[in-house]
Amino acid sequence: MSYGDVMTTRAIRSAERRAEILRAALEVIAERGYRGASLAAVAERVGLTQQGLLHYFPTKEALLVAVLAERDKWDAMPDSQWRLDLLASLTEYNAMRPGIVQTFSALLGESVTEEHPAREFFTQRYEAVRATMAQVLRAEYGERLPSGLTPERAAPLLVAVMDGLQYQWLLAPEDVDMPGAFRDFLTLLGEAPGVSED
Amino acid sequence: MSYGDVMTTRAIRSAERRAEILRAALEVIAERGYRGASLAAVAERVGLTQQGLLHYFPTKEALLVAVLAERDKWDAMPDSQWRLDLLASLTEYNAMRPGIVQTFSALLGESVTEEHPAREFFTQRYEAVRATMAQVLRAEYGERLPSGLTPERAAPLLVAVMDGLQYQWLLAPEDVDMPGAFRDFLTLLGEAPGVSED
DNA sequence: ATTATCTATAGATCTATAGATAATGC
DNA sequence: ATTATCTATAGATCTATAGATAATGC
Repeated sequence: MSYGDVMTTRAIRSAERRAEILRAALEVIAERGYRGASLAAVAERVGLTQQGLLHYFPTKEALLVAVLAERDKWDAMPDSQWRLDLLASLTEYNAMRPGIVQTFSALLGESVTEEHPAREFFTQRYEAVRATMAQVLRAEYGERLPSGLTPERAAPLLVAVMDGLQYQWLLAPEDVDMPGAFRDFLTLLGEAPGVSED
Repeated sequence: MSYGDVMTTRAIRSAERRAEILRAALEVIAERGYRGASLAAVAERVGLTQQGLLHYFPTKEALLVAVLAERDKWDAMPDSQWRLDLLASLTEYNAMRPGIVQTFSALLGESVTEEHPAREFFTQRYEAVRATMAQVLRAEYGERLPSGLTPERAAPLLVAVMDGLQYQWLLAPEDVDMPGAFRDFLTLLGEAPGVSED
């Protein structure tokens, strides 16, 4: 379906159905992980039989790929538009969507196991995310952060803090202030060791 | 089997068998996660049938619990003995044991899903780890880190960086220098914004 | 006698295929 | 005619239970 196409009624319904299925798949994966998610559970949530669902996504893996592609669409903000304070906002936004965070934290965790169909996806995604974060840091601080770190050295730390905080927060949302902690980290990054602020 | 007991030959053999099984379970969980790990796969690795394995651990969950208890033993270093540079050493050590790191990263990821038998374990463990890390930071820096953060605010960041780096490293060991990045973070934590070092 | 291990098997799932039937809209 | 959805089902697993048999060592 390319841009010029006019969607027929059927194509619209079909696209809506797919969207419903993807939403249901996100939920079930959040609850059980990918390996623990059954097609039947996803199908039931949209009022289909398991075999009916396979009409839209021919295999379980195809469904996962579609879920990940959906995520990519969201993340496809051009590098040049990211800024550190937008990451802080994203973290605040995520703190209001535990379901989504849980889906992707569960998938990331599973993806480090062998032959996991999301492994390649996450490997490439993290490479890209580190590169993006390095650019963001470079735009903010130039070739050296206040601490003396290069943007390339700081980028994996930035990404690690975001991911690591998500796990702690998912396990104990009452105890862990994810957005607050992330802001603390940004403060840490931004502080110049050679400049007194007192 | 309490401390005063003399172990019979049989008890020794049994303990050895259990240890073998736990080692195999660690491997299989690293490869497939807990939900993806079958008792048959673990059993095969120690030359038993699946039913033979159930003689030692009566359910799959009991096997997981034993794996986690084993981990607890390792981590049971008294709080007072931890120091920040030991964490750096631990990270270096972990970089040589991808299997173990993968087992626990996979389990952590799965554990955020509902009704996962390791969820409670990780929830409690992270609470304890944050408390320990706060103590370590307090011992090193007193009530305020150089950045002005309290030990309690810095602790979740320290934990997040360790976990987050593990995922990035597992997915791309050639691209991510886990111990180096962790040392970078310690530098960040230790730098005093009010004191010139130039 | 107790422990270790096996065979047999019940009972649940799970994914995917084959093919029928119903609904929809050029 | 095409699309959506269903029933039936094959073929693989998986965990756990029951109960038999072999090995071990007070």
